[in-house]
Amino acid sequence: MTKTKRQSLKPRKIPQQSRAEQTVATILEAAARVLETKGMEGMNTNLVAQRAGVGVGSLYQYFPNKDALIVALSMREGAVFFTEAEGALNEPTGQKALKHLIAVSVHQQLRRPALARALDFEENRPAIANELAASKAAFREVIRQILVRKDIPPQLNMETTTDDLVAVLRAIVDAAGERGESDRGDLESRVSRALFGYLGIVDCQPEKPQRARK
Amino acid sequence: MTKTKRQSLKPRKIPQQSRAEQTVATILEAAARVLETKGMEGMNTNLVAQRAGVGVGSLYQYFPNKDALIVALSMREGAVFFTEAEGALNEPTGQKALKHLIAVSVHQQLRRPALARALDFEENRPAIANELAASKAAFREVIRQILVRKDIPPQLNMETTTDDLVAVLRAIVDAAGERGESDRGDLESRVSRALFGYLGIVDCQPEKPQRARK
Amino acid sequence: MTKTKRQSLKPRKIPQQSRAEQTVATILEAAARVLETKGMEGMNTNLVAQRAGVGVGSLYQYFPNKDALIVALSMREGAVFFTEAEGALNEPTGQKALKHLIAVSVHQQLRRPALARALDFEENRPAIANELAASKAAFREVIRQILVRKDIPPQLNMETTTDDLVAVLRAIVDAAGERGESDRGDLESRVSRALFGYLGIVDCQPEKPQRARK
Amino acid sequence: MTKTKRQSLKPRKIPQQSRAEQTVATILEAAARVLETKGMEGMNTNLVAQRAGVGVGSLYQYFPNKDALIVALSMREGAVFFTEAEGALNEPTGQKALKHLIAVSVHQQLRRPALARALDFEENRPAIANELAASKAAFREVIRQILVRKDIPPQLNMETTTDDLVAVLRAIVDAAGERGESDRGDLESRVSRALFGYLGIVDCQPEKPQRARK
DNA sequence: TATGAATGAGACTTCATTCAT
DNA sequence: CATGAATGAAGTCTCATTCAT
Repeated sequence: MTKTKRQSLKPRKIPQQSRAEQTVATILEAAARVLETKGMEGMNTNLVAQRAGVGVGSLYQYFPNKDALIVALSMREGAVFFTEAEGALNEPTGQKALKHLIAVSVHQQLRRPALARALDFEENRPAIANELAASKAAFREVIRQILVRKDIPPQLNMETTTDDLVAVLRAIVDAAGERGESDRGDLESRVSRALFGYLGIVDCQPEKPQRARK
Repeated sequence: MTKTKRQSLKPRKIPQQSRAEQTVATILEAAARVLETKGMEGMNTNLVAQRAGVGVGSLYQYFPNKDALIVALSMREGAVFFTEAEGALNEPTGQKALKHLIAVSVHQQLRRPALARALDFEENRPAIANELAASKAAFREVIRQILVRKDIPPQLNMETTTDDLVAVLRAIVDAAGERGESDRGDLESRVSRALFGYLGIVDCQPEKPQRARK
Repeated sequence: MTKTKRQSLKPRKIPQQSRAEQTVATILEAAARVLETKGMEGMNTNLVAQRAGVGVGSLYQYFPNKDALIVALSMREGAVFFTEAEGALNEPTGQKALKHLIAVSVHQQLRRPALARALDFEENRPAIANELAASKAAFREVIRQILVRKDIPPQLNMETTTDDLVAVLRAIVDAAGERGESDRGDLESRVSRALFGYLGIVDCQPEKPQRARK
Repeated sequence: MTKTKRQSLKPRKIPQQSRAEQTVATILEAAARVLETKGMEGMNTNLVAQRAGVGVGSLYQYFPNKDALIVALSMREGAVFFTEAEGALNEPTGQKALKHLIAVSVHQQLRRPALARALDFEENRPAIANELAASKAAFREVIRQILVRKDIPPQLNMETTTDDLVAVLRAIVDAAGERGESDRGDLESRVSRALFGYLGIVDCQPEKPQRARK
């Protein structure tokens, strides 16, 4: 490359006027919509700018490059999600916390399934994963805190387990999104079965409430 | 033009001379290696041809376009896998069949993890998924046949279940590949737990071999 | 930047077919003409390609980037020049060698003054100077060999002297080019005076060998 | 548009309030520093404004376009220099005047070598050279006045000679700047040799003043 | 059939300049 | 007057694909 100084993917400038804040929001939403509609293949900065009703220059005023846009979008989506996810830590038991987490994830993914799926994918590209490391770490920390609860069987390798849980969660929910599912209850139940199974939480008499023993 | 006429993705010709067959194989392997090394980002037809030691023209002789190349590669990888996977149907019980399937999948993915992951992703792109529908259907049929065995709890929606199983399988194994894992046993066990859990197969005394009761 | 791997400025590929050789030559000549006409400001790869009657792609097939094109052009011009310049070493005396060098330089610069001037400037840009280091070194070596001749006063710092000689040579000839001069004899004489003066070669009876006074 | 309407390059307004004067000075100094640091390549109006701590808008308040900024900078640097250079005319002899001029030039160039070099180059761009014609003429007039002194050999073409002197002067001093030299004495001596040589001022017994022969 | 040179649409990005606040 | 957000023309470069040899 001729002029390829590696640039930060962080937003270029913090908007100082409310007009700018609006512009940034508009651009992000436009990006989201393009991503939903045409996927990463069909997304390009000119199109995003056009759809946002601004010049390309404006886009580059706030995002140093295309990837930074994706990162920002990921973060925007992640922010809401993370706040809700943290609520899981208030649950009394590990299992309830996990259910909470699942519910939140399912909810998040089902709100804008196409977008969520597209981002899920992009987030794995090294260039981007790198930028998102912090957010990702925060989310994983939540999981870790759940896993150490008393009612969750101890896991040999926390790292691996965390990765796996996230992967499975995403996999099922993404697949659901792809099929256009919208029944949250069913989806949550399926995810739960997989995750609980993975964790070795055997629920021998799950469905039928037992009558009191003599 | 970059992406103009929609063309068939099927290989342009079935090579009938062994020389041609050899060429196709060479190209495919080159594509595989490029995919492994540089990911989809870094893969391009010129590079693949060069690495294969043929002119780009030759590549286009056998593959009408880039996607066709990916499809063919997917199929090549899928073929071996599918044969082994079919073996699962010979297992006496559903659970054993599932274990068999898992073992085969894990084995497959761990052979060339980077390639497998890259393909997993590409296979979801609509243009490609479409072409791969048949192979995918065949694989899913195997799963279906396993799921109807007596020792597997009946599933409400076969379609969904199948999708989910595949998704979870891939998710965990891909994550493992990404981390560079290579312990097949551990990986199989984790996948099993998730899948069996998902299917509602509770295994109340799984790990510790019980001592004979008096 | 996102994709800015620093690329070599060396030509990308050696043309293997004579058609390609022709293309490269055409592109270079087009670049030369654009440079002459519009200067570096007005030169851009699209224009060069258009003027050469080829697609931009072809340009980038042989030159990884714009700078590489400049470098190649510099080298093309330098090659002829250098061969002639080396001839100076065959001159019997240092002063004659220097005159030879001056004559050659003047000749070179006056052939395509605008081009020569434009290149002179570009060659100082660090990115390019770097690539041209070898050629430059070779030329300076010629000068060095001249400077150590017996009839040239010893110089304190060879490096500096060499630089200065080249700088002065260029400066005067470029200025002449800018004014549209074409009288080689006069130009050579002016340059000689400056260079010989710089070197401390006093030529008390320069032009007409005086006959002994009575 | 990038380069559309040809506009006057003169500063848009003569600042009459000291605040404005201050702003202009700040902008010019910022431009100087950017030019020194990043060269013309890396200089752009937004950056200059930012470095000056003003909005781009303000920059355009005082300079109708980028070139006007360069011109103004050139003039700022030239002004000091010119005043000092005029002092040469007070010298008793032409040769002393020339030495004076050389000393002043060397001094000027060595104060901010990077800036001086960058400007030297820019000043040759036609768009700018045009605006600077007046200043340049004034400087050349000084040289002309020196050249007609009795102790300077008559020159055939005053124009050419003047150009050449300036070119040589610049060439050597720029080269020195590029190498990071800082020994003014040595530099002045080298320049003198070249210029005096060019003018045909032979200094047959330069160093040791010979005693009169019998 | 094989080759690889040629193509050009289109993606990304920059930066001089304008203008509403 | 100052500001800085917005603009978009223009330039650089890539890569899937074609086609003459």
